[in-house]
Amino acid sequence: MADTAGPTEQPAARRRGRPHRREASEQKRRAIFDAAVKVVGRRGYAEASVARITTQAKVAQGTFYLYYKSRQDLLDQLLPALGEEMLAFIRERVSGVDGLVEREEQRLRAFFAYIDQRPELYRILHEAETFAPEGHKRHYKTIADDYIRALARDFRRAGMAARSEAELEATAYILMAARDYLSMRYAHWAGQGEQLPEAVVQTYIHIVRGGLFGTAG
Amino acid sequence: MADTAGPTEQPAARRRGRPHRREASEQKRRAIFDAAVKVVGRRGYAEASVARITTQAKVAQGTFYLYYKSRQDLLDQLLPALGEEMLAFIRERVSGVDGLVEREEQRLRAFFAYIDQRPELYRILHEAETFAPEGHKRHYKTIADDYIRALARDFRRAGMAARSEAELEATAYILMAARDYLSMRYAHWAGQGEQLPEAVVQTYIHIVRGGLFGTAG
Amino acid sequence: MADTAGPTEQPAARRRGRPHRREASEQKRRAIFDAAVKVVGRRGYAEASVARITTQAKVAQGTFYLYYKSRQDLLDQLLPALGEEMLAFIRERVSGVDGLVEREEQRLRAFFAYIDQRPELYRILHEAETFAPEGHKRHYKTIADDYIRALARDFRRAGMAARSEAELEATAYILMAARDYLSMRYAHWAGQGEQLPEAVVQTYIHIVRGGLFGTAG
Amino acid sequence: MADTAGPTEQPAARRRGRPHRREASEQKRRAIFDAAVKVVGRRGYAEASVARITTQAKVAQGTFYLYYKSRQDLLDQLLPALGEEMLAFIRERVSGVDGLVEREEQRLRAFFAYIDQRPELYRILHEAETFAPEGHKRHYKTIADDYIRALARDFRRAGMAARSEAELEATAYILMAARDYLSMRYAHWAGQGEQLPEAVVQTYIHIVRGGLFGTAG
DNA sequence: AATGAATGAGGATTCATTCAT
DNA sequence: TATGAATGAATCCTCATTCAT
Repeated sequence: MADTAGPTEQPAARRRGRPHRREASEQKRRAIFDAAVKVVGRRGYAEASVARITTQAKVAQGTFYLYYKSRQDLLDQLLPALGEEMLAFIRERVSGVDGLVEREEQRLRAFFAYIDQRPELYRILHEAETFAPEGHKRHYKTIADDYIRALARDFRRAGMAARSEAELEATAYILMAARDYLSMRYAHWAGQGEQLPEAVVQTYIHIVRGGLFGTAG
Repeated sequence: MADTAGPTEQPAARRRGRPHRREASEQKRRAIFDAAVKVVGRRGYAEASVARITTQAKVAQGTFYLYYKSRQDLLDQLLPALGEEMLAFIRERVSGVDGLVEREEQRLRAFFAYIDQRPELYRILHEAETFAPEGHKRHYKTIADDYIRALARDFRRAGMAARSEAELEATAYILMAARDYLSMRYAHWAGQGEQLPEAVVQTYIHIVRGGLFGTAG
Repeated sequence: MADTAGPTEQPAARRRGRPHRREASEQKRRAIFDAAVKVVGRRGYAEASVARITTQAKVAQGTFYLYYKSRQDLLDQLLPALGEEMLAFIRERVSGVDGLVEREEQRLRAFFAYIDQRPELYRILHEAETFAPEGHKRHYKTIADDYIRALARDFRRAGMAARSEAELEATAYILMAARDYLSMRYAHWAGQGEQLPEAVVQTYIHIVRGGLFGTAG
Repeated sequence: MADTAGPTEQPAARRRGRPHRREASEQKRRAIFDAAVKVVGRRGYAEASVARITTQAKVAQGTFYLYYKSRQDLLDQLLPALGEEMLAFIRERVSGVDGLVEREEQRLRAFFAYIDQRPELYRILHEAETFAPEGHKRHYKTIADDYIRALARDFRRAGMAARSEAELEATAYILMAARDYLSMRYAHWAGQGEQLPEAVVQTYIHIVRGGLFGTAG
């Protein structure tokens, strides 16, 4: 999924034969980007030196600067790109699911599924606050805005009392927080490939249902 | 408060006159530690070089290694120490409060109050995951354990059905998550001295009450 | 003046329409050369990278090496070309002036006039000693030779005792020196557009005519 | 001479045995400085990399930054130090010489003598305009001021008409120029150890005394 | 115990030049 | 002829750590 939607994607045309100049260039940019994702995912931003990234990408150090203005420039693009990929992934998995709580449950499961296949995201997401603060803030504001709109619509559809913008925002941050910390505890610490315990999902749903929509079951 | 409880504390005895050898040594260790808190709080772990810390502490660079095995060694002690301080602060504020929800509300308020007076904590807390991962994990496990015990007791006292260990743990992480993200949004981003909006507290309570203990209202 | 005499000059023929192969090529060479003059004049030799020169000239980096063997190759041509332009400019202004001292005065004024309209020359002239030493030496030897011939002729015409070659040469260097340092002090340091103070010209003439302690004048 | 007066000087005390910390430190600073003089003198500022300077000084690269804030910082100190050394040298040689013209002659000879024993000065003096422009300007302003005072006094003593400040300044720059260009032609180009031709000195004196076309002499 | 000088590896970035297109 | 992507060496500077004093 990510491989066809993300920045790793191969251009549909010319997948065989010598690529044109333009395409070859784009491939190299992507090679560097992907190398950075790998390096940051494995070692963290702090150890993602240009030397390491270019070695991983199998290009010369100087080549890096043909595609990115500076190390920071590339680092700043990591979260936006992966974040967008993740959002698209979740959106797709949630679309078509009916019911407020069910949708929220699906969001959590999709988040874990995404992290499972793109384990690099965890580090990028968490370290971005330190190493790419602007992008980090923007990322969360974007997701929060999405969430606020979705929640408002969900409440309306369910015929429930409207919440103020402030309440919706706080709710959005709490939900983002919950899935983030749960991913820390049950994905990151647990190690890759580890299953998300069903009891955790149930607890999450329980709180969402009881807290958000009143009648806990 | 923190100043009397934290590692900055002066020993009651011998506050005047030439301190004993042992005390003088302890003072120096603390001077370095406090300097590190200041530097990391202001500039982040990444820029907390030994040179900067020792300059701030007004000791020679070499002195650092008489008290800490390495830079990492000191960095690893930052979160445990501040975390303990914070926990003690919150515990004190919550003790004596009656009612489940009221205690939880008080926990949130105390957390914000602590961050407001010790703004360094935010950075240390967040960056520790990157720069002192062991300490970070231990920190959260400790708090989670505290939380699990407190929740179990609270549920028992309220005569509610017992939750499994797994459920309690997930709940604990969600609550820690919530206050963390709320502090990011409403303290860190808002700027120091900014008030925590009342609507945010109400939203938090609402979720806690409705979700955690069943009868939202 | 310089624009019609210098290397920037457009060929009289074919100023319109598609230029011949040969001319187009020559134009490109000149574009690169002029770009180099601009870049070196503004930023100095040290910052005159091939990238900057070609950007300024609006050609690709690789194109540079079709016209110049190396960066140094072009740099070496800067002073000879500008120097020739300058000499022609001064020669024209001095021609027709009668009188030894008057001619020398005119030379100084012409030098300042030239620098005023081609401010790049100052930098190129001064930095060439470091960055294009061969060209620099040749430049001064050429001017000195010119000077020696002119002085010999002037002395002869004035019916004065002949000077030895060695004396004439030393004299030439002193005169070149004087106008160079005066341009440093009263043009370069003073800023562009600044007038050459009349007292300076008078001092120069005074010395030329009667020496430091002479009473000529 | 320079070796006992310049920054290369050994402290009088403790020339034997293990030096004190303070002295050892000062020695190292000097070693780096002297290495820089050598490197810049031989290869020019542009090639005076920190690596080359520290290699020459036989210290590690990092050591450089214990003594100088940056490469530029050291480079900026080169001319002031050598310039001061040179001035002292000339002053000493001229002191005690009677007669206006005789003093001026002595100044020229001393300049050549200094350059002969400190050939590095030539490059440092000339390239400083490009690589340490502030120091270069200051250097010439200082010398010019010295010169202006000396000339005013000389004129006064000789009972000659006073010159305006502007005239004195222009004169000073012309004299500095003359000796500079003569050193270029008859020391730098000629190669080290080459004798200053007597005819050149005579020409200089001739011009000083009676101007170009005067009959003084 | 305390100092601070010394080290050298490792960091990001720029550059002249080459060469396949 | 013209392009511009690619290279990798060289640049300055910072740093954690060691160790003689």
